[in-house]
Amino acid sequence: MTTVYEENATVFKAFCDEKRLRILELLRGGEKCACVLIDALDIGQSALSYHMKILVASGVVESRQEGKWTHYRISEKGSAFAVERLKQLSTPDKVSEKNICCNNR
Amino acid sequence: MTTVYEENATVFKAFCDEKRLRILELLRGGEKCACVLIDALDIGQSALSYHMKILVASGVVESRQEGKWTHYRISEKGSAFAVERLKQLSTPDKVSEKNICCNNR
DNA sequence: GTAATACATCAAATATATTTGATGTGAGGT
DNA sequence: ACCTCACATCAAATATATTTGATGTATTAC
Repeated sequence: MTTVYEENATVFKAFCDEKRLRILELLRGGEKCACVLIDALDIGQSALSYHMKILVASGVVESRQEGKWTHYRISEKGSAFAVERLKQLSTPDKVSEKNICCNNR
Repeated sequence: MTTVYEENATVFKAFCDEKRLRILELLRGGEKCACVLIDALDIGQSALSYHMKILVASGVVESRQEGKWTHYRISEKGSAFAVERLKQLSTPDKVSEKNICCNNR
């Protein structure tokens, strides 16, 4: 069973690693196939595959198979979801807000 | 020298770990001091301190000293920055968009 | 002053993430 | 069928993140 914490962590793992941020930057400029990313990033084929799996799992990137090539692109739906989720996670909940500190114990 | 990739990764590290997501959830409900977080999370004092350092470094959390207590709360400014940055990082750049693939080589 | 509390920091132990090289799989070309 | 190419997956090696326990520092209470 996966917790909501794990699910959210899965989404944001896309953005907490340098290599993946570089990949995202390339994908912002349009769909790319794996071999182009490998060339652009000076990274091993196996390592790229590993990072792409994490990016796809986050929902922020989607892949498309075309013959023997795999094309990756940013998912507008997945990105929008990530942004909304980030807002939720970082917005103080005014309703339930209650400041507790050692003094109150 | 820190790269822009490292800087961005620093921001989103706040959201890619289960423990930190739990801490953020608690802080959404209002400012908390460290000892309250330790109790609520069943985590060691040293481990909490480690995670709080990462959260503060991300800018999403800010701390306030009050006597011997340290209070942590969500930074609205920092959160807004993270949201904006996430939008940037995941928005396709229509202008420079150019789909390159193996076929085009 | 001494002692206790709250937290930060360090070093070592442990856990997790990432890279590397080898091998597997599926698509296409001959 | 056989071969090659593009990528996924596995296991081992390596690097990084996290936890633990010990110690340091600043604050408060006595």
